[in-house]
Amino acid sequence: MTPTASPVAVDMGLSVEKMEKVAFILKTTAHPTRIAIVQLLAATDSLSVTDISEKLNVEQSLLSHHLSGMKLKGILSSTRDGKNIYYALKMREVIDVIQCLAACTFL
Amino acid sequence: MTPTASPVAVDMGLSVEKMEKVAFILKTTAHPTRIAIVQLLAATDSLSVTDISEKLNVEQSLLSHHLSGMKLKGILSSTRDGKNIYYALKMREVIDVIQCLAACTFL
DNA sequence: TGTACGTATGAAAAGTTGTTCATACATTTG
DNA sequence: CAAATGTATGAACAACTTTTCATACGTACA
Repeated sequence: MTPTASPVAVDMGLSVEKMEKVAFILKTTAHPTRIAIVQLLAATDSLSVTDISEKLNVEQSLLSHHLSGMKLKGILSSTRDGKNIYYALKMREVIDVIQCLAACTFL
Repeated sequence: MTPTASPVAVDMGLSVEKMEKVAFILKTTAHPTRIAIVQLLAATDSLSVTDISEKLNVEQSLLSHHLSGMKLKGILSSTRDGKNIYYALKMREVIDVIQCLAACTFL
């Protein structure tokens, strides 16, 4: 009864497609720096790259890579104001996701 | 004001350590097959590897790797009964995390 | 216009994860 | 005990992700 090829197939509430999307968001968030970014922006509305870089003590270029990835995936948004670019949390649901786990006593 | 070396450091509610743990759990879950496993076990209490393999149409060895990883990280538990090994969801919080995102209208 | 500042980008290196395959181990049953 | 069944394991490889570094781009202001 060895299952052959073909990807995951289930008949549950969550479709394969939706599972892939959920996985995508989880993956996009699953990194300490990115979690810190979400936490920061959850509290502050919007911050420039320099602001974030200083608060999190993460090097500019690396941070920029994280930020643009998160933006690309719809988690953050950004707007330029002069020399600065301000990032904000767009998909606020990820706050809940993180809170949800952060609340676990065993962590 | 280029920040030098040293990892993320913040002074927010969530400690660096906790962020790492949250990231760890998110990463452990962030995969379509593993999300499917959680969904399945959320509904069924406990299932054998063969059960899961059939339902999800994932090959035995690959599934076993996923399952033992998830067990190692505390998300699942397992007990043997004869030839079979039954896996169950131990960290039930991950259900909420997934539900939380799955509920997003835009996904 | 040139210089400085803030941010992005791209390529290479490093690190991690997912997949496959072959094989081993445990338990049951003949 | 041998064979069959269910599951795990390890090594090799492929596919990603993260980090670094050098450099480019955009905006402001002298």
